[in-house]
Amino acid sequence: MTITSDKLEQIVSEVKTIFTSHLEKFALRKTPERYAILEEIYRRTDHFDAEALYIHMKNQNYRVSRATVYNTLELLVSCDLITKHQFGKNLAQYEKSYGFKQHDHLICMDCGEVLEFCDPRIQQIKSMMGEILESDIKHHSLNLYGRCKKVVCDNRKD
Amino acid sequence: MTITSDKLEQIVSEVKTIFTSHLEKFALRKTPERYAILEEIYRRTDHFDAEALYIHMKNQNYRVSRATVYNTLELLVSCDLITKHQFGKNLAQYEKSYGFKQHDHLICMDCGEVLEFCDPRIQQIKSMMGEILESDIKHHSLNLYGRCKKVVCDNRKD
DNA sequence: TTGTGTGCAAAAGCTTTGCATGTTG
DNA sequence: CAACATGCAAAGCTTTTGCACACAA
Repeated sequence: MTITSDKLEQIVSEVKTIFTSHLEKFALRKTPERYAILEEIYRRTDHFDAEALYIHMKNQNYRVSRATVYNTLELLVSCDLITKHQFGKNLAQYEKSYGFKQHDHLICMDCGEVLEFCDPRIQQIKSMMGEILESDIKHHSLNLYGRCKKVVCDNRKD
Repeated sequence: MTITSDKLEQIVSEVKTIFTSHLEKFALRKTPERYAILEEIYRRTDHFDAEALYIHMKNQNYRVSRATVYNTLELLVSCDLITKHQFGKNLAQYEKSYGFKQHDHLICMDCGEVLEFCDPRIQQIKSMMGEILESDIKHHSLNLYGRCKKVVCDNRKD
């Protein structure tokens, strides 16, 4: 998921535009906090939780409250600029979603590391189940839980 | 997921045996609370959360504590007699797993209803990703989120 | 008898809410 | 200037923990 600096600037610019459209469409206010949070997410973090984002902004001496962080995260989820995950624990994790390929997750049960992968079959399952169950499927979450043998657990955390 | 009464008795009997083996294997105590919780789960509930199970047992005047409920749920997960889910909310949901076909879930974003479905492709994805990422995949969770058009939302809850 | 498991209540951790204040439109 | 968004702290909910007691082995 590494991208060049130019590409990043372009993405940041694009998400801001998309966010602005969304705010305007629903007559919501364009506050500096909302843009700061969006930018922070797109510039720095990969998978993160609300508290980590809050702490991180505080550390940069940005004056923001947890309430605003939570509100804005929900807002960003609702306009598809970020996605929300629950990797088995009682803690919501978020991830930017614009400009990055759709993917699923493999979570290591030993070290908690999260790997991303893509498989086209999941799209087939989605559209097929949508038809069969006469349901309009908006999104999905596929998590595989395992113990990684080599690659990941070199970075064991516990 | 409807089964006959005879079949249920057989399953209850089998899970008890499996549970006993597990307890003995790890030198854990065969307490009446543990068996009561296991039986309660297999006889009555489908998807449920810890609090609902606790309340339900209390209502039957069974003396049990939340701590024991949580401990036992974890124990039952560890011996694969139940599975734990998080359907997007900050609340763990559980489900019996022995004697019932492996399946995934479609959650209605409107009414919260949970439908079960099976698709063999998910097994293929699991084993393929396991090989590629050199990871030993123990379990998975695939949730589709959508708005059901006909069937389910006749029972709309909100 | 020994120590694991339980009940109870308190604590912890994440998220939401209420209210006064600030700021966008 | 009116309404919405924010900051702060308190409250809410689910889950975990500490401690004394009970009971399985």
